[in-house]
Amino acid sequence: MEKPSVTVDIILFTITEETLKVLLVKRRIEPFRNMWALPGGFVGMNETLDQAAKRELQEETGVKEHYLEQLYTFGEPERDPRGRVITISYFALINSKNLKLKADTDVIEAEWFSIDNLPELAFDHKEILNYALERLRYKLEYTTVAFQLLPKKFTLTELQKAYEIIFNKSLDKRNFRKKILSLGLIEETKETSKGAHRPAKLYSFTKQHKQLENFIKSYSISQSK
Amino acid sequence: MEKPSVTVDIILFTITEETLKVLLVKRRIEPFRNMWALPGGFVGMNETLDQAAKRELQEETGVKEHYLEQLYTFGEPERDPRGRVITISYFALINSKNLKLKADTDVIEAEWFSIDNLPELAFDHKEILNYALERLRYKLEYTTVAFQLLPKKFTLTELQKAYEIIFNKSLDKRNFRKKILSLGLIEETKETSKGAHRPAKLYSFTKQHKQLENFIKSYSISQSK
DNA sequence: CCAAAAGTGTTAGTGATACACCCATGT
DNA sequence: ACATGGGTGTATCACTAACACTTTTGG
Repeated sequence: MEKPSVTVDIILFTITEETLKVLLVKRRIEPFRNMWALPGGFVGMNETLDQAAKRELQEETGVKEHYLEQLYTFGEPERDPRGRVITISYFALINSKNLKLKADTDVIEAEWFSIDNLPELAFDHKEILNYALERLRYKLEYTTVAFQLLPKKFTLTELQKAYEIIFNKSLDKRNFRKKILSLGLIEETKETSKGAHRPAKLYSFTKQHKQLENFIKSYSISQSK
Repeated sequence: MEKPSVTVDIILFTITEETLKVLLVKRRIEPFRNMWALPGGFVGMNETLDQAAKRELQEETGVKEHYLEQLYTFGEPERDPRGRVITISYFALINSKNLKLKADTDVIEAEWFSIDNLPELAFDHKEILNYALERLRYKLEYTTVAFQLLPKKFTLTELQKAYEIIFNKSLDKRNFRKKILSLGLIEETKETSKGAHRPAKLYSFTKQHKQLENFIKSYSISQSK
């Protein structure tokens, strides 16, 4: 019996230069040669879908640590001109301090694009990206994923900026701090930031946060008995 | 190149006899012969994933109208002993008035099971079902999916019961009514229920509700340009 | 000393919760 | 007339949103 091909595509977000960015790679083969596309590739016969996504991501960025979560599966019969290809999309976040792009990627041309200055994308990748964006904004409201975009120690202003960049609107400083601190997810460190002006306290995640994060992840794929 | 097989599995919920039920079918072939499993089957080469789910569901229940939404894609290499099978799971709701089970299903033995009295399930279907249940409860909190389990016209008590059954806890009648009515999603009809006691007003969804529902659905697969 | 970012409290409004009795109908 | 489910209002509490000035540092 004829079978469809199965791939994973990854939408990897980060924040740099006060902008939300997504990683794209340039296609070197037809179809859509020389166009930009989401990183991804075929699922191996002996790896899980999560593993496939992780592997592809590492091949592109050389980075191992990141938040990764399955997003949605796209399977329109005509989405790839070469034939039936079903793709499981994954949503990933990384903090800009972690990323040393192109470590392993001499072969592949990969680049960060600001999400409000995107090139034309191959296949239905524009649609997939839009969906990922909605999901990112949506998840921000009820989870702590934004923390994934920050380094281990960060200032409250940095955290607030991350929210503002993703929601694309400004937030009230006092209310933001009140709320974040009341959640008990982060705690002061003894360190402070250095810079031109008044130093800011650095915060880090509490153990509670780690627990919550794991809870949210495990929530995605429930344990059975 | 070797390819995995791709299937869809459907978790169809309904409420009857004041219980949340799920539709299962009995397997007639190995592996797991004579065990109960989620309805589903292979994705055709020329249908979308949604179409495949709809088709399978109709083959099992003979019913066309139902809420259907993609849930999660499971792809552990060992989940099917016959070889690599990736399954895209779908989450479906139907109201018990609509269902005339086994219309088309003389060949397949299909049955409703109360979710707190389930048989052992084939493959990883227990895990998939658990995930669907979590999602159902979760979605109930911020969407109007519960309405899909009710007939077009319904009493507030029926609606409340649906919530109580799914959450498995009792709710305050006055608060429930206040909240539901304040949402403006339902409106009174001129009809009332008949029965042994005081007749209850029947309600139906407003246009607003339809809009919200469509919004939520389209939210799942965003439009691109 | 000044520019720039850090830090901090109060008030008003809105939504959530807890709670108990009367009403309309069929038998 | 009574049993059964239908229907209603108020008070408290918690959370959200709006809003402006002082503090600390480097240059």
